Amino acid sequence: MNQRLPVQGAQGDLLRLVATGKAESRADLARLSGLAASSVSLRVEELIDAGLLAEEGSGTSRGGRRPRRLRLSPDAGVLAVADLGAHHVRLGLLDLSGTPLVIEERGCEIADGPQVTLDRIADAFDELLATHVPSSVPLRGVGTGIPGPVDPSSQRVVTPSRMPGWNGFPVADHLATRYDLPILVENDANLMAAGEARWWPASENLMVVKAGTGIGCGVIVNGHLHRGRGAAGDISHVRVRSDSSIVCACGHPDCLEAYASGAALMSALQESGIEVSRPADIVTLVDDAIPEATSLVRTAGRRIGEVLTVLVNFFNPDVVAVGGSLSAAEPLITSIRAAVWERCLPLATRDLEIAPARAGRDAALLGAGTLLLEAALKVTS
Amino acid sequence: MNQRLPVQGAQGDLLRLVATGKAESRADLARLSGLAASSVSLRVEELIDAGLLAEEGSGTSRGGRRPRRLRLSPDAGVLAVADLGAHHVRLGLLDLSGTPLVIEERGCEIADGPQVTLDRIADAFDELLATHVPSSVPLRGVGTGIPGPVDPSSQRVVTPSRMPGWNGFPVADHLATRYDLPILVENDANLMAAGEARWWPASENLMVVKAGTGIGCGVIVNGHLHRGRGAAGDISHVRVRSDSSIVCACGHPDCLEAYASGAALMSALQESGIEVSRPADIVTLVDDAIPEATSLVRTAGRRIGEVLTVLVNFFNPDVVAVGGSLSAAEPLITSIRAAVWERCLPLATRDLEIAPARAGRDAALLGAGTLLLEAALKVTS
DNA sequence: GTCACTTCCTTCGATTTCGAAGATAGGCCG
DNA sequence: CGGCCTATCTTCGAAATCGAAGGAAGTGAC
Repeated sequence: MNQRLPVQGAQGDLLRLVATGKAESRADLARLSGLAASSVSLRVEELIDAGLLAEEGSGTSRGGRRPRRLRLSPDAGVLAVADLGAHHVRLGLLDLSGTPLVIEERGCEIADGPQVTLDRIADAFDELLATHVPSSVPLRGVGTGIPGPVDPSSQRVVTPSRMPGWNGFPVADHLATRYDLPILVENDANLMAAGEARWWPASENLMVVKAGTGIGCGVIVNGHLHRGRGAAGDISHVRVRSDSSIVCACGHPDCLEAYASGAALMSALQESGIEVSRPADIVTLVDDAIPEATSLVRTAGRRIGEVLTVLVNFFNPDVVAVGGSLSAAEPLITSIRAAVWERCLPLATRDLEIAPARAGRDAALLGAGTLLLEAALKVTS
Repeated sequence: MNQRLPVQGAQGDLLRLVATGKAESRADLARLSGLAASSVSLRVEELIDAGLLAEEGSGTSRGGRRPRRLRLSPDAGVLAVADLGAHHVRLGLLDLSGTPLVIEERGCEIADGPQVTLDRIADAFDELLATHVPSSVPLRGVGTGIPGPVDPSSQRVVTPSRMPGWNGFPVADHLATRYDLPILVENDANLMAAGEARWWPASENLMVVKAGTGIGCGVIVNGHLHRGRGAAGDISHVRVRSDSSIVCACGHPDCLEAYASGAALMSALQESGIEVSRPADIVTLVDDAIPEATSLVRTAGRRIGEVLTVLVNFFNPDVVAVGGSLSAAEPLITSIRAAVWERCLPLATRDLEIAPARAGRDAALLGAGTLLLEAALKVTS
């Protein structure tokens, strides 16, 4: 159906282990793949001959002969990835090991509808490819993040809010008409979680909270993105305890999003006569020690923390990583921590780490790379 | 370390597929295991020679030759399993495919401490083995459910409530001094979830709520029990929205358990002057249409449902199964459903099933069987 | 420096696994 | 009832995989 990397069976596993940085040498591969060392050597030989892997110097000794370090060949291919926001899109090219070659941000109104938006992204990809990648290096996959729910089976957008014209649109099919390659379409918070997971190699169970204009969350279970039936990870429409009562856009009263999202904080600040245009502005206000902003952020953190309390008890993750533009405001994570430590079972918080996201603002793009590689290397048989 | 079934590598996978009822013929095994049909035939031959598998008649045709049905040999072995409650223990013997040979319930005070209790269970096992199993059929594993948290790495009981003397007790190690076999020690709600999972073969993601004296919950992700760091599945100490304020035994105010558990309902009824001694009595009262009981159960269901709302949005399971002695009260599940349908995202409830547990009162014992088999067949290499 | 030891990687014969082809056994239909 | 179809299971040579042995390239102790 799609042009795939010319690998078969075990070769794909090996390539993935190298690409994701889990293995750096033949010995690593043997340990992690479960194959015999001799088989690994053979497969690696083939992959090098095929131009997908390359040997590059030697690693550090672990007490014996130094390993010969393996890398994905820079000529093996590139991935084109995008992360769509409400008013802009971040997009770029990665090599097959997920290292960014070029990343840029462009203005782009999601309200223009899927056709226009996706074509604009594809045009940008073509432009970047022409400029930054020799024509001998092939494009191996295309992926994009969407600020709304994506049905994992059909890769369509389903019942998004704030995305007029997108409901039910077959994003993957549309991209497939332009690229005969593996295509990935996924919710942006899920991509972010997948990207973040690479920075916590010792943790199998992760929650990644994205605190930006909205509130998103992605879940990694046993090292893999948990999709459920397509909606997994939603925390924005959880009911919070509150004295007042705000009706959320979803029609229900007192959703977390209506109290603690960047959008909610911005409108609260504007009511106090403080001018803000983006969630990042709130961070600036907090850094400048504007009391209204700090207090608002602290309350938002406590509310998010209270919701996380339930989920930490239930899911019992190793790590809760907090990202998104608001996460740069220090009081946010502090009050999230306080709420969780206070209320959760000691057993659940015993070794729990609540920390700022490590992957930075390109987390979603990196995550798209990881998942795309997985898709491109899936056993074709 | 332990006496294991005399199988190696792929043989174990095949045996497990037959034992769990996923495969009934060589052809099934080939499809599910990914091995070539010829390899499957060879391995099956070996397993039959070893006395672990047996051929038994033929199955129904799918349009061609009828498959020769495979079963675990009744002589292959038995598993001894127990489920410990506060004042009693259910225990029994299963064959390797998880079919009960004998199950009984005995009085047993958990407050007598681990040594006494576990020895009493082991004595009961020996008795049942002598009575119901020919001595030529070997015992292959021993497992028990505990009404409290169990650390999965050490299989110790950790910070249990209502289990004086058990904190930190190495249950598995203690049993291992008496049985040189695979030992399983697991939280009772988790066992129940594992047992229930076999009744929902089409569902990969399951939540199983146990509504009895306490409120427990087990989670199945991708067909496997999710343990997290050992505490996963706890929902009893989630804070509920409430006008009044009750302090729970855990020290926090307004835990779900303090409002909606069988224990809480019983004390509420007793305050109204209605005599109850076990959660099952509440079900009787509801069946007799006693208004106080019905109303209490309905409120409890709504509270549980409100908590599930958060978890359904987040985890997005295929099925929420409700078990435990209280689940026989019809209004409970109805009001859980109502709360979840009302508040959850349409996307999350689209194909969600909220249903009474299917596995019956022996769910935990059956779950122990499933997990024990897994442990006994784990690759030894 | 040298000797013992560790790790990494390859070589090569033994073993396992595969997969195409065939044998077996039943259903379906005129 | 007799083809024709389908699915199950087995046979057997080809191919992939393994694992023991050994060479290569280090580290660390004396």
